[in-house]
Amino acid sequence: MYSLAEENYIKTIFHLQQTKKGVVSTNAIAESMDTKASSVTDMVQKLSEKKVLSYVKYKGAQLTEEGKKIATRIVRKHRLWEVFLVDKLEFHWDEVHEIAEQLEHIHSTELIKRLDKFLGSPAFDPHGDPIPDEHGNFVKTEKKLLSQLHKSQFGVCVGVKESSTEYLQYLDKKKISIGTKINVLGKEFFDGSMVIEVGTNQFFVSKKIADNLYVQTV
Amino acid sequence: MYSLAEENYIKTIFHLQQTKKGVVSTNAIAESMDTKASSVTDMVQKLSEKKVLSYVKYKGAQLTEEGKKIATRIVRKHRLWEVFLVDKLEFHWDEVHEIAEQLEHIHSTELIKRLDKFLGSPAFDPHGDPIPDEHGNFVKTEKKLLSQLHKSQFGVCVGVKESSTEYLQYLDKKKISIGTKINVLGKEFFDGSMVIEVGTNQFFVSKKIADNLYVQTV
DNA sequence: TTTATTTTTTAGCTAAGGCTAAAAAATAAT
DNA sequence: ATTATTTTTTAGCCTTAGCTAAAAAATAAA
Repeated sequence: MYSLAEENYIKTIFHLQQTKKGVVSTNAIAESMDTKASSVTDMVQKLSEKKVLSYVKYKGAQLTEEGKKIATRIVRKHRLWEVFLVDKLEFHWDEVHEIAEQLEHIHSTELIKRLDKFLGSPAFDPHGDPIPDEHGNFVKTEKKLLSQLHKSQFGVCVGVKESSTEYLQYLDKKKISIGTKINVLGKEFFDGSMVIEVGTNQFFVSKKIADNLYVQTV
Repeated sequence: MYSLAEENYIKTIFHLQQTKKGVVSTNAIAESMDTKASSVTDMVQKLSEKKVLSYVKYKGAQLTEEGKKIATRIVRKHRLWEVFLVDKLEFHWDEVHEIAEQLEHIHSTELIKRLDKFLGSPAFDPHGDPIPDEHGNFVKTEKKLLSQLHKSQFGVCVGVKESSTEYLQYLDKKKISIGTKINVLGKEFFDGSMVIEVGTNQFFVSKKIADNLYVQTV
């Protein structure tokens, strides 16, 4: 069993090595966890002895297979709880992170098994991030611009590139926000414009609009 | 905000002063929490400074109004989560304590408000214990023998006095277990026998049977 | 290649929350 | 009313997980 602090380090390192690819630096961890580099060194050395990660002095840390397994379980719990909070308790997607941050540390495999079943074994959380299955497998997603999608692909809105009031008001009007699923029904080669589906609505978007919306794809 | 350790002390003292009535001794707390008396002294002194309880050296501790408020909130959370686990995730009543013990420390008033609504604002947990409302009010229950109930009263099974295999098998056959609600439909003065309702079943029980079943009443 | 800068580690300190052993107070027994 | 026993507290120590300040290694600049 790992302590709260240990679990948080493992989770952070896991997320950092997704993006930074490979070995994670002490400073990167410290910044991400809002703590001091010296504290990170201590913990990373401890986790290295526990075989959760491999660590080379002055070089950085990298999770072992065991470490990745632990991290994946935490991510699974976090995202399942987020689904619960949004789907069942009707929280808005942007209110759930802090609570899920606490819930992800509840220890009980049976609880998660049942929660998953209760929620209908969802594959994605309310932010469009994939939920690992009980064996730790999950679809790799990629963040792209809506304009990069092809016909009959779909993505989940995860952010905007441009954030002018006008653009955000447009998205609001079209009921597009973080977590919204967007289907590409058609794409015009000539000008890059698209016909998309949001909920039950189908409409046209210009390349300028599609160029400023980040979506997550499977 | 109180730490995990502090919350557990407050909760334990709250439960002890329900039964032991009044001031709670250092040893009683230590025994109940499976820790040492010296550790209890330290914590109780700290909580006394925080005005959560009043404490007189060598005499014992007693929660203040503030302390009781905190304890009640924890109890409310614990019992609501138990309802969730049993009603929604289909856990059996005797599997939920340990998990609820963890869930009761999640901090978010909004979460509890919504969880309560989601569960239909239950008044009792799966063990028949009353759930405090958001203001901390809850019905005082009393543990009685089934035989002490009158016609048209009801109780929730909380235990047995006699625990022979024969008796337990009888209860099993009649689908009576901890948490089962029992309505008294009629009572015979002559021999103390009763007609009771369990779920949709109605049947006769002798005084001997009613004398050995503990029920919780409002 | 030597110097400057940045990153990382080490050493030593702090607070929370536990423990043991010894001292002090309260209670029970003679 | 003393003595014996039990209960509670104090004193001092341990572990976890953080911190600061200084030292050491790695990297960048001159």
